[in-house]
Amino acid sequence: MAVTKEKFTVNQELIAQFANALGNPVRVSILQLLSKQSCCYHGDMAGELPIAKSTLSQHLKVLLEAGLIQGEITPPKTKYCINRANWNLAKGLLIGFFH
Amino acid sequence: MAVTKEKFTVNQELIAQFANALGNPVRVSILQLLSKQSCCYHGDMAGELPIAKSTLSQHLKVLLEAGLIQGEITPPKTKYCINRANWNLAKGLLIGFFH
DNA sequence: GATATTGTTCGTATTTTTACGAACTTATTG
DNA sequence: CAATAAGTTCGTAAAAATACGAACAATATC
Repeated sequence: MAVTKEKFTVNQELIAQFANALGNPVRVSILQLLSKQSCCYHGDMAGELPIAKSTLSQHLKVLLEAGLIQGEITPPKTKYCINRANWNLAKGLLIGFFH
Repeated sequence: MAVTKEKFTVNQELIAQFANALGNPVRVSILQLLSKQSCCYHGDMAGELPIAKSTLSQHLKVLLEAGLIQGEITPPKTKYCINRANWNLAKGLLIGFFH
């Protein structure tokens, strides 16, 4: 019977998802680094953040899954950038939210 | 030696805190209800949200602690409102973040 | 004074988040 | 081909988030 559980609107879910991605100071820092200099490598960020590199990878994955960043893998390096389309989407949703 | 652990800036911590409060669709819904009609009671919200009343109280507490709302207790009723000062602070921080 | 109404708090279970180091992968360099 | 460099993935531990119902508190009403 597929009780399409639509407890919340798409808008509400999206706002929550993006906000959740921003809900951690490490991830805020990462995004600030990326938006300052368009793109950068894992290692560049690892040097500036007080966490283990594996933890950094985890946070980057969260941001990737939220759609806020994108990664270009050229082993052994990985270059991360802001995903501008979704960045602007998030910006618009949050500005709309605060009306 | 008090290694004042200032791993992140106040700005980063504040953004993360406010974003974290917004990082759940229930709380997004609550804030949307409150900003639509200035204030409302626990019961009004409980009627609109697909969660138990105890869970609603929990989410309201999170929003209170984040400073985004304020509550006026007149037992057995409690009236909740947006905390405009902090709402605007959050708005400014997030808009600034997305620059 | 017993009941009803409106919320909060408590206890608890489940899931998710955050963090770390060790081990692994992939290319580059000696 | 061994060693190095740059990241990811895995295993795991500890803490926080989410949800619920039962019990409790405080006032208003019968």
